[in-house]
Amino acid sequence: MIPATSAIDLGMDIEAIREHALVRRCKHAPGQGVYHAGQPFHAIYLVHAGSYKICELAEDGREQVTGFRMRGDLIGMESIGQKTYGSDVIALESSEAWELPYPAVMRACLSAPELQSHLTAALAAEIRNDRSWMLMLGTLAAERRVAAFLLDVAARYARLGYSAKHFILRMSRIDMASFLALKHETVSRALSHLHDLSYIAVQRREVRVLDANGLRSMAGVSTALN
Amino acid sequence: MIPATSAIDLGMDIEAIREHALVRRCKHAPGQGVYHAGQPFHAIYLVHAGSYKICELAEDGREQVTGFRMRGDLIGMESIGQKTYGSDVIALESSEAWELPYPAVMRACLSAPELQSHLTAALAAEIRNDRSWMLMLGTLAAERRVAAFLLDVAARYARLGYSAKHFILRMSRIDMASFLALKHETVSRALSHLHDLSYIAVQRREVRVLDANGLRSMAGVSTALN
DNA sequence: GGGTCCGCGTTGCAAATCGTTACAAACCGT
DNA sequence: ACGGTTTGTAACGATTTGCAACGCGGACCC
Repeated sequence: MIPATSAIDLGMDIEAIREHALVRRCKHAPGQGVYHAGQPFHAIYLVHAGSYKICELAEDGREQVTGFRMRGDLIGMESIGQKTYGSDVIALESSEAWELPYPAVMRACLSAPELQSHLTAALAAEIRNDRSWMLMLGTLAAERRVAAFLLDVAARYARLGYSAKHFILRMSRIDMASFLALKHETVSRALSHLHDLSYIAVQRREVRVLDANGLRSMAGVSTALN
Repeated sequence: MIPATSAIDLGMDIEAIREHALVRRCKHAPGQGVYHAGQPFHAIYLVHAGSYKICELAEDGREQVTGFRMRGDLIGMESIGQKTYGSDVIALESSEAWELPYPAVMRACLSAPELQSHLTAALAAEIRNDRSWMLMLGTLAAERRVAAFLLDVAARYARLGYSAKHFILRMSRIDMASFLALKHETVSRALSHLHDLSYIAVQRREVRVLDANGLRSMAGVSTALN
């Protein structure tokens, strides 16, 4: 199974939260952070529009993109139960995230028990998602990682009702490379090679999937994708 | 910060769960599984003795160790909210895990709200832990990964009251290599080199830490370790 | 007790992948 | 149109892998 980042549909759960606190709509310009490492934890966020990257930071300056989030994804859950964040979340384009103050979420969980189980399920899904990528990173060579990444992006666009065969990558080669534990030149080479194989047509950030089965056989998965 | 796998202390929370269901003590022989991919989800487990490895499996046979668990660690939380497991958990030695039936855990959470927040915190800690390893795997070269791994093992032994300077690795070189996204020969060579540098003394699975600061500078962290 | 077998760990050498460096072209916002 | 950023390409080199051989040690059998 291709890793598919949790897009838990909180749907009308949001209404339960609204009864307990104001749900702010936070807009972010490209490059702007939702929150930064070191700030105290007070809220989780639901992505409403645009896309974000999750960056893990080390004290010595090392940096690792650990995921990308788009509409329907929850952000910041990993900080629950901690005083401060250990990661940065940065908008890749003009984006909007809804701020769900955590005390209000907890209160809403008490009155609406199914919200509690949705939240727990979302946390569990986040773990499964991370583990899927660890499997991918640990077992696939560079080119196959890039193929798996493209299939994941395609599947996520498809779930949002967009085309899975033609899309625009929202992140730079550098961010892709960081996430895939590669260098951006290697990502470039892999994309060019997939192009040469006619699995995709790629020009800068625009991608067309020409042979999804080719990509799938390369990524070692058999995910549904039209 | 060195990744330190969540050792959430459920302490007397266990008592709250016992009121709702029998907590079975499950013993496992080396190589035996706690559960396997594909089985229906019904319980989480608290490691009481010994150690386990968590294995992620792909349909095409690829396999990735995503972590090791010892006394005090929770297992199986990632499967909450799913019908079936997607990973294997296998004992590395003679081990014991306490089975906490999930319906009972949920009922106990309703009557003891602090148990609910402990569980949520444990899930969040699991995510942070995975992300720390993704940072490590994505940014450190082979030898530095091995150094970071040894420091993590040492810190975890220390938290259980054992020596952080002299311990026995419970997993094979192959399992270590899988977790660190390397080949077992590379792990062997890295350990030998750390030995040559006099940072450690290693003989098969027995490790003595001679120069923790040397290891730390190599791993790029400044974790406390006596 | 002794012998054998098999898995695990180590090491050397050859090969390949990926990273590094360098440079040029395309694109972006001003 | 301009400078800065992003992306693509190529040659080179380093790290990591693959392969093979060997040693060790525990398990099992006789």
